[in-house]
Amino acid sequence: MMATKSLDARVDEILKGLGSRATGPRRKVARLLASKRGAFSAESIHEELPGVGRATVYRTIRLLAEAGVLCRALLPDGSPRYSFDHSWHHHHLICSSCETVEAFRSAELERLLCELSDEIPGRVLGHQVDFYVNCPDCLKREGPVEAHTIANYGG
Amino acid sequence: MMATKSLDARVDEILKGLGSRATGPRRKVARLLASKRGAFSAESIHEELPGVGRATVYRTIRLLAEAGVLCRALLPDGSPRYSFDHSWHHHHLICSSCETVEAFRSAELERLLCELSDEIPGRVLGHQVDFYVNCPDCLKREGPVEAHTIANYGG
DNA sequence: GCCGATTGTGATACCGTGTATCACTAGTGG
DNA sequence: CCACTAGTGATACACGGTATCACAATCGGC
Repeated sequence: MMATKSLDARVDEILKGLGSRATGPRRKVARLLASKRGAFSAESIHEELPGVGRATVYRTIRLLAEAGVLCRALLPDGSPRYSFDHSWHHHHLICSSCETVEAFRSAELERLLCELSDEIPGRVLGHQVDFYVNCPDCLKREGPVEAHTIANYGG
Repeated sequence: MMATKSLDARVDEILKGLGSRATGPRRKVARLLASKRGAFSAESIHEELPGVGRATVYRTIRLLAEAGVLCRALLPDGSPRYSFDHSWHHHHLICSSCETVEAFRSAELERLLCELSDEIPGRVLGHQVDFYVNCPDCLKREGPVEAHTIANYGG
């Protein structure tokens, strides 16, 4: 009766690996996170877990994000969305219109970023690359839309 | 007596170009922004302009950012810093330790991002690329430092 | 130059995201 | 099973930013 290790057991491992205790609230948060497909706000997680305090939800999200279990994408207005990092290192396609967040991977991009890191003075800790888009669904629904958000998007 | 066009005149042009009025408060904000070298918070601008209301400072910053006159960099914790976009399109080197923001340009990176944009489904509006670093000064001052911020930096 | 339509301003109140505090609770190692 | 420590949840607070709204400044037409 353990062909696939239960999610709770995996979460316990992750938490132990962080030197943190595996507690009920943390398991609840992690379980909910892992069950979700897209990216979501900390607040929405809190709303779905009435038994868990707001502070604990935020603390747990931070813990998991620092551990790399969650990743964070920023909407054009800067508000963060979290998603379970099922896959490995990736960047994001963020729809300015419907705010959905998709994963995006490019080996070539990673290679170049890595090369550039060598040219940058100081020590590079990491990078953040996000594409702001109109997703195909929104284009279909609304036709080409103007971007009316912070524009230092650049080109 | 107009060998170099005054900053106010240039700002007026920019504002007109946006279909906005050139007003005293906006000129004050723009003038202060243009005089600064690094990146700064909206709040700090407000503090330096006691005569101008907080809402007006934020509105003006938004206006100029949307116009591409200002650009926005995000510290590892997500808090925004604004800088006057003297140069052309660039990305940022953000020191996790002292929070200074430096411009960074790479033609090769732009080329690749542009290529990738063609492969991305939907319409790409723009991108955000930031490198999180320990700047040379901080490395000298403190020695290699651990990053203890949100870690979806990736690699 | 003045005048009215319109845009912008500033005070205030509010929202969203997140952290500090602190009395209390629940894991954990012996 | 106990004691020690880490975690929890309520509350209060901080910060960045927006909505509202009465009032002021701007600007185009005359």
